[in-house]
Amino acid sequence: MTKRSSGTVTLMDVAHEAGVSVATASRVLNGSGTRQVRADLMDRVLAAAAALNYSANAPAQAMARGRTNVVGLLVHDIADPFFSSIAAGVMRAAERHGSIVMMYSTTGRTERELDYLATLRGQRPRAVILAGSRTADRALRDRLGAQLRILEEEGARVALISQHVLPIDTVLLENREGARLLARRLVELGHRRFAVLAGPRHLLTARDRLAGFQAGLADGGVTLSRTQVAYGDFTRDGGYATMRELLVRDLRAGCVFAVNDVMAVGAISALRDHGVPLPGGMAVAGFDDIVTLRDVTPSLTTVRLPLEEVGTAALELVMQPRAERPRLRRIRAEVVVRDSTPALS
Amino acid sequence: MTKRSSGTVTLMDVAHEAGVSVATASRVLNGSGTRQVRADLMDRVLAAAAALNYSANAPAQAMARGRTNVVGLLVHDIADPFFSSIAAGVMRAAERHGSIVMMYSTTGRTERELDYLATLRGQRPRAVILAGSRTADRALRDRLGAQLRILEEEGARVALISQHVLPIDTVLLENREGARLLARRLVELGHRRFAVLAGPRHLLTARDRLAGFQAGLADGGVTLSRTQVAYGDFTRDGGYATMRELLVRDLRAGCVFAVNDVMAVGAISALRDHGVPLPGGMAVAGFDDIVTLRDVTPSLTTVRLPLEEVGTAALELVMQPRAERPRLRRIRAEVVVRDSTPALS
DNA sequence: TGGCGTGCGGTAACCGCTTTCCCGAGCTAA
DNA sequence: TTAGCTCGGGAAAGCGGTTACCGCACGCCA
Repeated sequence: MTKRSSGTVTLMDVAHEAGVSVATASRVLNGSGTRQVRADLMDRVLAAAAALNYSANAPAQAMARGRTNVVGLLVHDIADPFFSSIAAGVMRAAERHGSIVMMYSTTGRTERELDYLATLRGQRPRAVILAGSRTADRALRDRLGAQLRILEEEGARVALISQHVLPIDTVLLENREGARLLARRLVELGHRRFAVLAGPRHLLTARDRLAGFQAGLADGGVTLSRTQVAYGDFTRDGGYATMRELLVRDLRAGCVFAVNDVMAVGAISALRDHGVPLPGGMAVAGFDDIVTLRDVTPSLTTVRLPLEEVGTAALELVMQPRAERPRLRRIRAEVVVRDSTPALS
Repeated sequence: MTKRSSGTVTLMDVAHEAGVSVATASRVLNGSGTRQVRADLMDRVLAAAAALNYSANAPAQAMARGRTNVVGLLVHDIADPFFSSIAAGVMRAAERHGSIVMMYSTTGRTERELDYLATLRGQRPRAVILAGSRTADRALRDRLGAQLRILEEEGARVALISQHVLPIDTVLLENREGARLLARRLVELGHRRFAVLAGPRHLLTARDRLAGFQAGLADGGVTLSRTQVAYGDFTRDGGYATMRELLVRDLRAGCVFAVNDVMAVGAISALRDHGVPLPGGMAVAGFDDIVTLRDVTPSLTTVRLPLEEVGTAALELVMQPRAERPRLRRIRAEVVVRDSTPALS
C-alpha cells in the first residue's frame, strides 16, 4: 500500500497501486456501464481502491461529466414544520435517486430567493425545487421566472411547490379547494358568523386559502364581513397577534379560520389568554394538519396536506425529463374535523 | 454580445467578450484579492460578465482551488422539530460565512450515517456537522470515528452535536445536568412518585437524560423504581405507546418525565385517552422546549435547549481552524416550569 | 493463410477554473 | 542614460476525473 504523501488519494494512485491505467480504474470504479473490464483487473482495482480508501472527487467528476447530482431545495423557513416535512419528503426521494440535497432557507425574506438561486446556479445543480408560496409581487415573480428559465437552459430541471404562476413544473397544493371544503363543512356544522386570520397579504397561499374559504361560505349562503378579516404573519406569533387584534377591535364571530395551523395554535393561545373557553366559546380551524400539532387541545379541525408526499412528488417531477408543457401534480387537500369546531345544532 | 452556442457561459467567453485573457477575467470576477487589475479592464470584464449572465462553475472552482465551501449536515430526522431548529441555526450561520449546506437525514437508521458520510466525503466538504445523539454501540462509534478522522485528514473540519464521545470538536448539550435540575425542581414542587418514558435504550441522549433525572431525584432523596421506567421510540408515537404501556402495566406515579417534548405530548394524549384529567391527575414534564409545542395544554414543563444557537455554535466551531485538542462548546439547559406540573404543596 | 471484426487496455484530450511564472512597460534613483 | 524596480497582463500548467480514439491480440471465416 503505497499511499501518496499528499492529502487525498486520487484515481491515479489507485491505478498505480493496481498496476493499470487510470482509464481502466475509472471504468471499474465509476464506469457508466459501457466498456467491459477483464475480471482480474477489476478485482485488482477494487482491492487497490479499498486498500487506499479511495473516494472519488465529486467536483472533478462533475466537471468531467458536465453534470452533478445535486438537487437544490429552497424553503421559506426550515424550522417551520410545514417546510421541514416537505424537505423530509424531498430528501427521502432524493436518496432513492442517488441525489444529494443542497438546502437553502430564506427565512422569510422572499427577495433573498433570487440570491440563493444565483448561488445555486453556480453549483450546476441537476435540479432545483422551490418550496413555498409565491407572492403577489409581479416584478419579483418575473425576475424569478427569468432566473429559472436560465437554469433550465443550462440543463437543470426546475419545479415549484405551491401555485402554478410560472410556466414551470409545479406541485399544486389545493389551497383554494381545501379551504372551500372546510368552509362548507363548518357551515354544515351550524356555524354562521366567521372571522379569518388571513396571514400576509402578499402570499398567494394565504390569499388562496382566504378566497377559497369565502367561496365555501358563499356556497353555504354565508358572507364574510371585511371587518372580520385580519392580516398578519404566517407564524404562531402572527396568529396570536392577529387574533388578539380581532378580539380587541371587534370580533363578531363564533368561528375563526386561521389560514394555517401554526397561526391557529397562536390564536387558541390568544383566545385562552383572553378568557374565552374552548372549544365552546369559539370554534377554531386551521390548515395543513401539521403532525406535531395533532395533540393540541382542543384537537384542531384543519385541512390535511400530505406534506412529505408533496416533497416526494416534487422530487419525482424534477427527476423526469422535461416535458413539452409544464407538468402539474395536484395534491389533494382533505378536511379533518376535530374537537376545535364543535357542531352547533 | 457573442454568446457561445453551447449551453453555459464560461469564463473564456467572458474574457473574449471583454477582450482580455481568462487570467484577467478570473482575477476580476473571483479574485482572491492578490493582484490588481486596471480599472478599465475591470469594468469591461464586469460588463461582459453581466451581459453574458456569467455564473462561475462551482465544481470547476472547487477543483482548481482544491476546496469547496460546502458544509455537510447530518441529522437524524429533519421533520423532527429538534433537528429542524438546529438545521435552521446551522444554515443561518453558514450564510454569514458564505457556505452552503448539504443536508442528509438518516431518519432513524443510525447505521446509514456511515454511508452518508462516505457520499459526503466525495464532495470534499469544507466541514461536516453530525447532529444527533450518539449511540451506545461501541463498534459503530469506532467506525464513525475512523471515517471522521479520514475526513479530517483530508482537510475537512468536523463537529458533533450531542455527546463528547469522540476526540472531535463537540457542541455539548447539557442533557444530564438539565434533567437533574428538572428532577430537583419537581421534587421541590412536592412530587415524590415518578415514572420516566426513557426513549430508546441505545441513544446516549436518552440515557443521559434518564441518568440525570435519577441523579436529581437522588439529590432530593427520592428513588425511581425500575418498574416505572419504560423504553420506546423517541417520537410522539413512541411517547404515546410507552405511556400507554405504563398505564396498562402498573403506573405508580404522580409525575411522568418524558425524555423529550414530542414524547411528552404523546404521553399527554395517552393520558387523556385513558381518562386521566390533566394537569391535576398526572404531572408531565418534557425536555427540549420545542417552540411549536409551547401552546399545548396544559403548557409543558420542560428543559429549554436553545436549539438554533446549538446549530449556530456548531457551524462557528467548524469555521475555526482546528485546535490542538478538541474544542468543546457547552450549551446550557434551563428548566422551565409551566402548568403541566402543578405544585403539590 | 490472410482479411477482418471484436474485445479491451492505454494514451491523451478535455471539462472550467486558479495561479504560477514570464515578460514588457513605466518609474525611480544613481 | 540606464540598471533595477514594481505593476499588471497573458500563457500555460495543473486540479482529478471521463471518454474518444488508437492499436494490439485474438478468433473467425473464406
